[in-house]
Amino acid sequence: MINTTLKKISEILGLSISTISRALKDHPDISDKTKQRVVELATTLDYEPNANAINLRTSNSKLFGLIVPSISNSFYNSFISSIEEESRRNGYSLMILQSGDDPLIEITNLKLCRQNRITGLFVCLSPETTNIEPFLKLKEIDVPVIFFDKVPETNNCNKVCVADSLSATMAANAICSKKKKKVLGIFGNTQLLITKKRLEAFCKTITENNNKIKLITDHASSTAEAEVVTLNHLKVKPDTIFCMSDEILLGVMKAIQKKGLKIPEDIAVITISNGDIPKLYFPEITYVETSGLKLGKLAFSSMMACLGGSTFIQELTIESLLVEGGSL
Amino acid sequence: MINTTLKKISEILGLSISTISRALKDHPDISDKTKQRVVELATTLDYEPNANAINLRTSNSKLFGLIVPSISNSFYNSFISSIEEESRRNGYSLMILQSGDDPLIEITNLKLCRQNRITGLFVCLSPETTNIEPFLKLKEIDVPVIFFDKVPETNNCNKVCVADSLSATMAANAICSKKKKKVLGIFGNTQLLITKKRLEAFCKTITENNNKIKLITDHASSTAEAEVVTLNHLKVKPDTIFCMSDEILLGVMKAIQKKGLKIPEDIAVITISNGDIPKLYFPEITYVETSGLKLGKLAFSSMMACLGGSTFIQELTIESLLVEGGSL
DNA sequence: AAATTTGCTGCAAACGTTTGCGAAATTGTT
DNA sequence: AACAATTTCGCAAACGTTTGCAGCAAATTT
Repeated sequence: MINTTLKKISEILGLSISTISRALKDHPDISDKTKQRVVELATTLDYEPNANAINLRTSNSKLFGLIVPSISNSFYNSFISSIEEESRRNGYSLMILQSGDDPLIEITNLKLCRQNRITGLFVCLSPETTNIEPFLKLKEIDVPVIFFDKVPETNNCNKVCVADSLSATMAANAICSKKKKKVLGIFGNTQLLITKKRLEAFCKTITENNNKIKLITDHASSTAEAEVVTLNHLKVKPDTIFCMSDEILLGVMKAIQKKGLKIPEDIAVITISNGDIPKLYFPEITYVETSGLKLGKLAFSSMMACLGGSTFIQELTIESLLVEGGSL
Repeated sequence: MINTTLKKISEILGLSISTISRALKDHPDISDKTKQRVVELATTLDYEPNANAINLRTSNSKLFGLIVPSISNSFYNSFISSIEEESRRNGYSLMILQSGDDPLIEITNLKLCRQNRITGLFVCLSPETTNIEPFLKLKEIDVPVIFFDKVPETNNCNKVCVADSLSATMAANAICSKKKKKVLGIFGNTQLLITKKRLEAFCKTITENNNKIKLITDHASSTAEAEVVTLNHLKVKPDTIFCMSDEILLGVMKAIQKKGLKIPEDIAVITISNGDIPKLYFPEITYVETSGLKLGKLAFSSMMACLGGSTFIQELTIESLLVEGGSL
């Protein structure tokens, strides 16, 4: 049994293909009687229009591409969720591709998007990607590209980001206002722009605001590493630990549990996060929120603006928000 | 600037469309010289074949659909990841749709899949879905459907599952072998087949194996609820808590942290999990692994078998595995 | 009764490919 | 030099839609 087509319906009903097509989309040219007959038969035959044929004919795929390093990540996850939802709401489909931090796969994924004639692309670059030319080429064929989170440094493209510097500053301020004396800040891969920004802003704010605070910073590229780093520094007794990301927080928390320290009595903790991980602990960890959901909404509206004809290139940022747990 | 097509290339080169088409796919009919000219121009023009046209012509979309209640879930996440990877490896694209536990959206998603003429479908039913007819209809048009995790109870369809009963039994056995006296088992939504199976197997094994164990069971449909349930039962001092899922574990752990109990001295914990969450704590939580990754591989190979012509309907199960943390 | 309007429907081209078949150009064989 | 074989290429149909245009019958107006 093969798929139902307009042709098949037209043959059964003795009408032309165009009449069927129009009837199914409630075109005023077609009489109600005919419409009813057509719709009835179409539903009993489980007719579903062939998206490929439509896209080919109308050259409007109503399809967005989304390229991301990994989908198993709480932040990207909520971002994707929100894009997915908005897309469906607006009659678009979404093709989600993960590049696993491999620039080659990233290019393959980009090709796939092009081949499917996507209407627009959301992309979060993998850390290793240096050449963004292939992405910018999409703009030449009028396909808007919205970079999110890990964005290129050049400014000839649309970007939506979390407020990296600001959120680090907010965390630093929160710490300062609590009269802490010795702060350990743990950051991720220093090659990444996001790390540079957060590191710089954090250190700057801490030292400016309160020169009595002793600041220690260290780096870890994975959860496991963050655990080790924390254990090492626990010997010099910091009273507060700042984590740059969820990944770091996970390592830190494991170390704290291992040492049997009580939060916040023995040590205070604050992090920058999407919000899922901090709520897993008791007391809940105080965090500066960088919401994937909000970022998704922002990215989507930015996309719609582009599709609506806006050629204004902008770099947007979602505001951060301090969410108080009991850890600081 | 519009997309490059075979026609455009053919006009520039003064060759026919068919020659271009053949040249690009290294057809033996075409001379090397011509091939070279064509390929060269194609790359400089950034030619990408129009997937819609190809699908329409060949009626082979090389596209899989994947419908899941939610993508922000550690288990589904790893499942999706693995399907995504396998698909890419095998030259397929993947359309990921989440239905948010809403049967209506689920049907919409199914429609979308049909409209895009997917080659095969992976689907995890939302808990509320009762009518699986629409899914089975796909088989009439030769589109294989692989149900995973939350599968229908009828047996006229392909299913891949984690070993629900077995994994609960394994957890129960692990508990029994540790000479525990009073076990609290917390389970999820009892409407779900998965809950019923795990509950039944767990209770059966515990009571059979060791009639000196006191068994308490309770239910919670969310993490927050699991926390409350745990807090209540902590008063009657169980020495072990069994969690049916990650969701439950999260609530339980929060409660344990709140009470300041030490694991495993004050209380032992064991869970059934994909493995991500149990590793977040110290000591790491002992769990019976139900791997989304493995399930993905299994589902994919099952799909490939169907596409290869196998009409043998099977219900497959991945074996479970006890992963020892320090919590039991 | 002729002319005009209105309501309904069909024709045919186009979207970008693939592919069976036939034809022309080139090469090789006697 | 005549013919066969081979290499290289083009024609045209088909996949399932959409849509501008034209056609035709019935209803309405002169």
